[in-house]
Amino acid sequence: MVRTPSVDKNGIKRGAWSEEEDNKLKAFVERFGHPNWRQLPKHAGLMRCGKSCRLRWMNHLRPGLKKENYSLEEEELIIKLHKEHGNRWSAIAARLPGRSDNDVKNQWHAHLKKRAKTNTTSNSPIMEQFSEYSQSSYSMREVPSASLNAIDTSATSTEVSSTDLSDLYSSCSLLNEMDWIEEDHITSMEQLPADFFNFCWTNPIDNFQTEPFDNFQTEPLDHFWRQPFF
DNA sequence: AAGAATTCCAACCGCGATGAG
DNA sequence: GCTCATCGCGGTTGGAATTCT
Repeated sequence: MVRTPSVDKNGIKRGAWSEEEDNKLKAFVERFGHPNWRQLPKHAGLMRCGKSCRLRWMNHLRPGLKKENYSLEEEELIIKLHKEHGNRWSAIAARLPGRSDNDVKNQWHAHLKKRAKTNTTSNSPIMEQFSEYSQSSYSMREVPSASLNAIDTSATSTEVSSTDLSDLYSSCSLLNEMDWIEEDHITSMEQLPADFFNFCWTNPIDNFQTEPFDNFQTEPLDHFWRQPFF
């Protein structure tokens, strides 16, 4: 999933970054900062253009970046912010601690665009209820993706397959208390008890990392950056 | 099993904004 | 005000991994 490394006619390396290059860049930026990306690769001993170094740092190496999959809260937030800001990915990413603009953009194109479109076509009251919950500060992490697929399915139609509903209920620890429900008789999301949704949302949100990314100190080294590279 | 199609992440490209001289 | 260098953003592409036929 990465571009094949190559060297162009000017001796500038392109394509995927090696671990050694990552280590060089990371060590250098952590020590000296990055007041001049264009000069940085020369000083750091990297055969890359400054732009490439900046991108690598911003999207993969800087402290605080999250590597794990997006949570539902994050996905819902992206959808919400995209409605407000459009394709202003840097503005959206600024509201998502630990995520880069490129990452958010990829997530949007890969997963969220379709879902957002589907959601906007929904007139289902139960989806409105979900939308309302999504604005709140509660977590839906307890609801696995299979369940959410069921909800997605219901966005354009209130009909839900029995398989989806089965997933929905079997995934929920509340199931044992819901044995009075005859699954076979449920054909619509509308028939799901409010208690079920309440349960899904009553788990407090996980703590996002809120520290600034650049929480490390770097000394001003203007004189260093003005030095010509030999 | 194998080739085709699709997915999706990392990286590149081009352009506008900004600031220094 | 003009030019040039640099940065940062958003759109696009390359290609390995995965899924489908």
